[in-house]
Order: sequence, then structure tokens, then C-alpha cells
Amino acid sequence: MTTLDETDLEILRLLVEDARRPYSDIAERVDRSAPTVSDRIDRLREIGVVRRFTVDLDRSTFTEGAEVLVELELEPAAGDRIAEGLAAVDAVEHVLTTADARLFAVATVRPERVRSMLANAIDLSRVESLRVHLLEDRVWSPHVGDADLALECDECGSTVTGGGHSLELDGRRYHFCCPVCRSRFEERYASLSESA
Amino acid sequence: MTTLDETDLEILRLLVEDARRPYSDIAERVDRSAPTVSDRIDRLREIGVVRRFTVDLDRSTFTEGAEVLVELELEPAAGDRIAEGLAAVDAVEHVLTTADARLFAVATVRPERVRSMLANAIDLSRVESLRVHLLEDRVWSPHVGDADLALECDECGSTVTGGGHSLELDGRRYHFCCPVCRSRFEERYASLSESA
DNA sequence: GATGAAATTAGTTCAAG
DNA sequence: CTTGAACTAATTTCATC
Repeated sequence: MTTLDETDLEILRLLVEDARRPYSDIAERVDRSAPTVSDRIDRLREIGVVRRFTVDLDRSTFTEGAEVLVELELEPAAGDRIAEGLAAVDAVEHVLTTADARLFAVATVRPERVRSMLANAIDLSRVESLRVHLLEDRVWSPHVGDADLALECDECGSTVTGGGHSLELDGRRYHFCCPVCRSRFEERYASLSESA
Repeated sequence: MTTLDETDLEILRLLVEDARRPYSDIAERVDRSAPTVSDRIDRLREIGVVRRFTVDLDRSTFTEGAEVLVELELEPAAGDRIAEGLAAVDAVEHVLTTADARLFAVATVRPERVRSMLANAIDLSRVESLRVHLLEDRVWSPHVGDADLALECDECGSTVTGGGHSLELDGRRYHFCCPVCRSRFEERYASLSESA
């Protein structure tokens, strides 16, 4: 896991919101120059944090058919091939596979065509159960975790307010809601390191 | 539903793939000038086909926690409020609600924090069942339907190759794999209209 | 790493078909 | 609905800190 500084996170947040925002605008908001923003974005692409610049489309405005969520229970061994088969289908936008051998696919398709779409894309004999949910609403709200705002205490889990109590151990920063939690965590960490 | 021409669809495809591609580059590929591409993209934004320009992030490179799919079965009346509550949570990226009163949310969170995250975001008393799936893989493959390439016959469902056999009835165009399917469809349509 | 100034490249406006 | 030419704006390079 890469550790990004607050400037990188803010750049990501601004790009998620509007990837066409001029670098000069981003630069102003993060209090750096435009070339710096350009360099950092290049770096974020190189290390794979930014997969690509893209557009979020509302398919319902130009595609026939309804959005459906297809839920498959698979033979444990079949997962990867089936996921690939589905991802290649034009109507399928998302494919999720779970550790418990299920697969969820979001597709835009006429409901009466779901079966034939599946039959063409994958080997249905390796599917143990199939459910199709009609989607009513779909929200994509990409957030970038804000290290200073929506943080949970690493000791007790409650929300950390203010910027107060943190601790760096072995190159990773931990955050706490109060000094009590911080010292408890510190003690546990010390005895853990000792026994290792 | 808006009808987009083949040029619009190709522009969308190119933008989905790389939204930073210069307009001159897009212009060349769709055989139009850069100002035309600019105008069309503006129009696509205005009519809501393009929701926004954004970046696709690989959160696993910089976020702690695993990706999970939370599946809730809701009291039928509770859907919207609960979806809103979840979408507002920083760790939650997607929220899907289904016609059968289920809700699916994709989140990046430490698995032992899922319960507390849900308890903070929503009223759990309105949730009838809760399942958490650990996600193994997640693929986003945004396609833009190609009207000429990946079309299914409106009579028999098989793939339509070539541009041959189509029919316009009451303002909507239907596509067929062969003239036989076209005339069968035409007959059924005629008798259907008659009885209505 | 970061910067300002210069050079390059991209995007938009506009008059016209 | 489209275009080429002119104009405006954004991005990258580079010398320097």
C-alpha cells in the first residue's frame, strides 16, 4: 500500500469530482504550482492509483433495456472464467466476485433477454443458482478517504474529531480519539512486537 | 430516451477509454473536426448522457481495509432513506437498490468495522436481513453499446452480423438476423396492432 | 521536490457554407 | 450540422532553487 500525502489525496478528490478541472485551478486549491500538480498526477498514474481518466455515463438516457443485477452462485472452481466471460459482454458494466464463490454483475439489458445473454456468455452448467434483481436506483459516489475528517480511532473505533492524537509506528500513522486510546494501543503494540 | 448517432457513440467509447484524449485525436477517428467534437461533447453533457469527467481509482493501492459487498433486505418503505445514508458514508462507493427491496453497497472498510459503519449510517431496525460478502475481484468494464456490431435479432435473439435486415415501425427501428425473422416479426406486429 | 517563465499543445469562438 | 482560421487557455519543459 502506498502512502499518499494530504496533497495527493486532495488532488484525487478534485479529479474524481471533475477530471477536466484545469491544473492551475487544482494548483491553487492545494497551494502548489501547476507543474507540481502535473508531476504528481503523472506519478499517481504510474503507480496505479489512478487507473484512467474516464467519463461517467448515464446509460438509461440512450440504451434500451433496464438495469439489472444478476447474482450467480458458482461452482467454486469456475469463478475466473465466468467473470471474464461476463465482463466481455457489451451490456455488462460491473462484475464483482466474492470470496464465497458468488458473482454479481450489473448489466443494462431487456429483462426478457437476460437468460439468452447469460447462455451466450458463460457455461451455465457451472452455475449453481441464478437470481436476477431489477435495479431501481444506482448511485456511484466515489470518495477519497479524508485522513483528517472521517477517521476512526484505531483503538476503540469511534470517530476521531479534531487533528489531535496520532502516533507513527514502523512507518505507518495511527489515529486515536483520545490520549487514553493512544497509550493503550501503544502498550499492546509494544507487547506484540516483543513477542514476535 | 435520446437517440445518439454512430459518431456520438464512437466519441463516448473513446472518452470512456481515455477522457484526456485530445479532441483533435477524437476528431480524426470519427472523421470530423475538433470543433464538432467539442460541440457534441458539450451537447452530451447537457442532455445528461455524460454525467461527469472523472478518474477511475484503484483504492486498494492507498486505502486500508478490504472491499466488501453489503447486502441488505429492507422494509419495503425504508429504501430511499437508507440508500442516502449509505451513499453519504465515505467508505461506500456504490449503492444499488432493487425493485424487490434489497440494497447492495460496495465499500472499502476493515471487515470488523462493517457493523459499526452500518449502525452509524442507517437505522438498522428497518433492515430485515444483512449479509456481508468479501470481494475478491471487481471489474469495471464500461462499454458503449455498438448499434451495428453487437446487436441481437429482435425475432430470434441470435447475433446480427452485417448491417442487412432492419425495419422501422412506429418510430422505432428493429434489427433482424435474416429476412425470414424480419417478416415473421412484421406479421406478429401487424396482428398485434390489429387486435389492440 | 518545488517553482516561474517560456514554449508547446489543446480548446473554443466565429464567420461562413 | 459542419468547417478552417484565429484566438484563448492549458500543459509541459527547462533552468534554477
